[in-house]
Amino acid sequence: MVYPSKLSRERVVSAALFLIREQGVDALGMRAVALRLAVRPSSLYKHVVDLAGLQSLLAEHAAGELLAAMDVAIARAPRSASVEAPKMPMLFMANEYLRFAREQPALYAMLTTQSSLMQTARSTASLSAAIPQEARAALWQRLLQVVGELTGAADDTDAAVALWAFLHGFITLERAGLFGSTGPKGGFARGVKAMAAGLRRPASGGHPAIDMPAS
Amino acid sequence: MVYPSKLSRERVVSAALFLIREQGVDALGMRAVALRLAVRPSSLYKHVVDLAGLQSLLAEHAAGELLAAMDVAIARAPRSASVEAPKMPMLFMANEYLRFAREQPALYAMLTTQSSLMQTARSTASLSAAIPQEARAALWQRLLQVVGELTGAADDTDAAVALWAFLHGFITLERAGLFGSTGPKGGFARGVKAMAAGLRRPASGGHPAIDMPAS
DNA sequence: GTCTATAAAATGATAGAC
DNA sequence: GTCTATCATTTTATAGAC
Repeated sequence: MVYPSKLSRERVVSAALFLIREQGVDALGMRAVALRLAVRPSSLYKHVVDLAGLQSLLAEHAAGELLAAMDVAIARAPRSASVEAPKMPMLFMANEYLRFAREQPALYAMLTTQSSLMQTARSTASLSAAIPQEARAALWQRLLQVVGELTGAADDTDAAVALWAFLHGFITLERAGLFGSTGPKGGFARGVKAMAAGLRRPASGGHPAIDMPAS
Repeated sequence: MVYPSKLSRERVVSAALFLIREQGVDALGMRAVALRLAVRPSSLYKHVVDLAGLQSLLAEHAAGELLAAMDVAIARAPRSASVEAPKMPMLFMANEYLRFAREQPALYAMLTTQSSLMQTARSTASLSAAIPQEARAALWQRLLQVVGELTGAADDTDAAVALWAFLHGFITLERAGLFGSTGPKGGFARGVKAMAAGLRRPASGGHPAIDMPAS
């Protein structure tokens, strides 16, 4: 062989991970990845379908990492006989979610940015590479389960959506620098506690209906 | 005059607003705006500093619109003697925030995307155009005020941050299509109610401290 | 204040030699 | 499986004529 193998799909993905970790999501590109591997851009196309395909692989990796981190954190939540006990897994999960997003902002961004690629769709052939969403589905299942422990309902979609929205929103605003110079202070803990307290009972029971304008 | 005036700053901004409304945020560019005005791209630079400068103008416009819409909604909140009364302005504000973001997604996006321009900074001269953030500051003040009515604390930054994070997060996730095919269902109303109930008392009073891992 | 013309720079992706 | 070479496209922004 004249040109010995330097690459593999793992090496390409790994290089892309280092790239976004150090330079941010916007730095991700075939050229930048190739440069980092000391390889010509065209060589990458033997291991990855597309730029969109590469992004899908990164998103799946991100989902797996986040899920693993969350599982560790949830397992560490103390289980006592206290009335506050059912809150614990949720609190630990929320804290880990924030920690992950703060420590690996670019990786976290891949998780949520990626779906906008469905609308980009310059190439039709790369759609097959965007299909595998196993890890992300598992992530959602874990969220549902932990929130279910809190509210007492098995498939409390609404409650899970509400908590997820808060977590993701806090991270997004913080990262965009929209909290101002003072910083978010205790806003995260405050929101998590409010959710823990306010989501306890499913919508059907509990408080009387509040007059709300139509959504 | 050989070349009669066709443009003004307002007309440029107006064209840009129509553009993002119909084609989305990513379609915003000097070329696209010029095309829409039947004018050469270079002509725009007589009325707008930069692309970044134009984006700043759009963001400021967006903040003004959102603030006005929120004020109308807040004014419509019923004021009764009920225990639930203090929640009302917040509920109405939250609903209007969602409605605005859904009806004018691109305009809402300008509000939050723009600050990332501080990091772009290809041109140093355009920084002066990014300074005016009056409307956005006013928006934050209104949020603080309404949340203050709810919790009873005058400058309850943490509570305002928590609510804002939920609102923005829900909108972001919904728009990214991350809620899946089932849709968010009642997740928004559920979250707002949880916040309304859980934020009632400032962090200092109320519930005993919950053991949380370090943030 | 608008125009023509052009600079300067990125990017993703492909064909074909080896 | 990597290489060279190149295409095709897009973009912001400026200089100078009118």
